Amino acid sequence: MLDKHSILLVDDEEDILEFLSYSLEKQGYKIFTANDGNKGLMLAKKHSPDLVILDVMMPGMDGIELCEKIRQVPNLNDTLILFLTARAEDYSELAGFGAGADDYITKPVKPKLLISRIKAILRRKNKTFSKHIKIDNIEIDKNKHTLFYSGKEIFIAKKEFNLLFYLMTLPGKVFTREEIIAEVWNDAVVGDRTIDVHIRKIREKIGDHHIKTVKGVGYKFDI
Amino acid sequence: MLDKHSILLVDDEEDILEFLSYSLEKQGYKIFTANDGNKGLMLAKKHSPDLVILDVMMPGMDGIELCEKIRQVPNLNDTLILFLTARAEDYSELAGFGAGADDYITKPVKPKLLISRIKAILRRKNKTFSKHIKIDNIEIDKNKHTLFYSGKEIFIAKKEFNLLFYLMTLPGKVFTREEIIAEVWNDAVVGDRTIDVHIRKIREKIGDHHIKTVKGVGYKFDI
DNA sequence: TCTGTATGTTAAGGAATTGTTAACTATTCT
DNA sequence: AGAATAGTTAACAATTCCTTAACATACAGA
Repeated sequence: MLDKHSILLVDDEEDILEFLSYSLEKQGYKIFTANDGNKGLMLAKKHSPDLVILDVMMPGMDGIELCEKIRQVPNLNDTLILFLTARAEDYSELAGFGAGADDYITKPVKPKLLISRIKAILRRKNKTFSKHIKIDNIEIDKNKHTLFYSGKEIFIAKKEFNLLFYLMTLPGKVFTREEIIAEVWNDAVVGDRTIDVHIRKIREKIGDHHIKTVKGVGYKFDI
Repeated sequence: MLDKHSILLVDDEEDILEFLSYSLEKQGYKIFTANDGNKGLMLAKKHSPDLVILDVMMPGMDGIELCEKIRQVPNLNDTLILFLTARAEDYSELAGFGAGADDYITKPVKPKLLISRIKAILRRKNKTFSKHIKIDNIEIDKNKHTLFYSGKEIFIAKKEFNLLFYLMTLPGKVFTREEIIAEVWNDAVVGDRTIDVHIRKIREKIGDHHIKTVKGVGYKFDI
């Protein structure tokens, strides 16, 4: 492992904090702990950890609230959030993902499973790119689902957003129609003109300077 | 698809091997199969497949052990490994990723899901390959589909691009018309002058210093 | 030098790909 | 449920690119 990943644990139960710290430190992670939401937010801002593990249920600011707050800090855009929930709480599962969680795990926590999840999630992060991309006068944010063009927010529908975001993850690279269908349409079977129409709508919004067609190959976002 | 990906299947159940081979061959993959870990390792060393699909549970050397062995072969560094597990077993999930697996999928295998996973995983791999060649003042990039000549970007159409890229993969080597037709035209039947015309267009773009005709033999990109 | 073969050049027609629009369908929101 | 919004498709237009034919040129060997 090249760089030591840092993890912030937020839970009101001291013994869980201790138990998890111990397990995770043994794996080589740098650990910060907080026993309430406010301290958690403070530490998150201070250290920008790679991952925050949150208890959903806490007195005061609960995990979901904290998750939302963390998501609003620009500097913590890339921070991953993993929830700890008591078993079978549909509510927290829903609310957690709505608030921007990346994964969740149920209590009681099995250290082995937790560690494998953490590894998986951090691996995913390294593969995936930042959720906030700014190129020239175009700014796109996956968490907030927003698009700014020359500083002005432009409304953009989901499919268009995903397509544009995908192209922007590797500016300059030509994405084939096949790749686009796989990523944006989840390999669904869609007609030949569907991508073109979405491309056209994106061009309507950000002009056609950046979105280039490579005939017979695909599309790319060019700087 | 220019290059056919190869996949090695290792499973002790013959009917699973057959079923998977059939599904995957239909997708255009080159398939090797082995019904135990030792044969699997041998075949992996011999063919350096792009992807190995492994059953976790096998008599003798199990999937995890095989995975670890494969990871130790220097030549198989780039090989991707995908596990088949009976259920979402915590153990296999954990051990598999620990051993260096890139993904896993649970049995019974749904071919559609398997294929989309395979595509995803191979796509990821391709990203890391550098498809960029720079010789003298000529720079060509397959991912970006760009050609730079003396630092200036030159527009180039698909066929010309593929032809030039092909010649540049082995500077100095003379490619016969036959080889060129096979690679760039996918063995299509085209008239005698078609290649010449494309060569001419390439020469228009990058000058005729590098692109040399070897009469009676073929063309080469010379340094 | 002549002759035959291989390659170079040009422009035009047609094939293939993409752009555009509007109607239709699906989804989401209230 | 009904309205509003988003996504997809089909039909056609526009564009680009590939191929070809016809002819020119180069070159090797008789």
